[in-house]
Amino acid sequence: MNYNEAKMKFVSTWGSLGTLWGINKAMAQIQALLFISTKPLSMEDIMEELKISRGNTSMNLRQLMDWGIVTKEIIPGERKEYFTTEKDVQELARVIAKERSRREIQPVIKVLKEVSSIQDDGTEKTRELIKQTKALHDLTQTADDMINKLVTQKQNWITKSVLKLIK
Amino acid sequence: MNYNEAKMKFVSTWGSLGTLWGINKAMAQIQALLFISTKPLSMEDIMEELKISRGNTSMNLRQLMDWGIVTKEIIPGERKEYFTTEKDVQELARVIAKERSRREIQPVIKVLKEVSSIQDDGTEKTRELIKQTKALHDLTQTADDMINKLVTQKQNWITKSVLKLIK
DNA sequence: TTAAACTTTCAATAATTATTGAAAGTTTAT
DNA sequence: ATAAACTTTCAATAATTATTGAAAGTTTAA
Repeated sequence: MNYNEAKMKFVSTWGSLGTLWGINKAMAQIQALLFISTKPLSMEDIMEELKISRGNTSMNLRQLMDWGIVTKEIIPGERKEYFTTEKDVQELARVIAKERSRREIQPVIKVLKEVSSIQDDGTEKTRELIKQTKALHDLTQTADDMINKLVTQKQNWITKSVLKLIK
Repeated sequence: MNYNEAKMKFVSTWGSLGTLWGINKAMAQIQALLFISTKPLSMEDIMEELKISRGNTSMNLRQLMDWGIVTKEIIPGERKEYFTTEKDVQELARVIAKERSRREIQPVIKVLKEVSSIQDDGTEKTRELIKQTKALHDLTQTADDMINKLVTQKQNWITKSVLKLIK
């Protein structure tokens, strides 16, 4: 496998994985491309490499900037805008986890809290609803806390020591 | 909020959350419905409650059984098949995490390993590709290990003690 | 063995989501 | 103030994914 094959394989795999971390294919591919680039890329560069339209590139770059994982670079003397992504995987993971928690997990926790707090009328079905949604609430809350805690740590040693502990 | 409102709210919220754990809306809604039901439900019951077609119900129940979170119950004297879901949230989380790891994370780890193992030809771009995909490989592998380890624990105490440790 | 009761399959269709491309908008140089 | 260089917006279209419903398949009872 040569450089170009490897690059294409990485970009497309990372792209199709997008759904796993809650972003779309083009967005994930753009991020992947920037992630392995040795220098900032222009919209033109990205369009060309990924064979996607200008509009698509523009919209997805905007979204990546909203997520806080891509930033504009102004290159003196150049009219075009250039883009780079966060290069530290730990930091990248931190930002993604934080955003997903905020956008998706928090709203669900809120609903679970509401639903599990309805008046217990003593019927079996109400009891079951309360019991099960409460259990789900606790689990979701705990998982969310853990993700946030783990991911907030800047150093890697803690992750390693946790792994060792629970092995 | 009365029982029916709460039930609907839970089912539809859990349904739209489906994407987060990698299953589709109908699948997630069926699971949600079973999760708060006090007794096994028939296909008829599910179709009626969720207003979805027979075919859709059948296919999604099958998928839930493939995932291992829904099982058929044979009720003596009854011709219809009845279904129940795993009621323990910890066990549910375990099964889901395991399946997602197997279906989605493992293949990505494999590709990252391949890509990061290409011949280093000494050029800057190849070096960057190797370096970055290797970092991603390590991170993904570590995260996957952690999820599996944590989720394998049957007891909750370990989760709590880990949380305490990293607070 | 037949027929009723039920489930599965799958081609057709609908719903959703992503992508394009060109017009409108913005910035910069002269 | 103008025009060239560039970016954004968004209605139209394409691609993908989910859903239906009816025909085919299966199981059970008599």
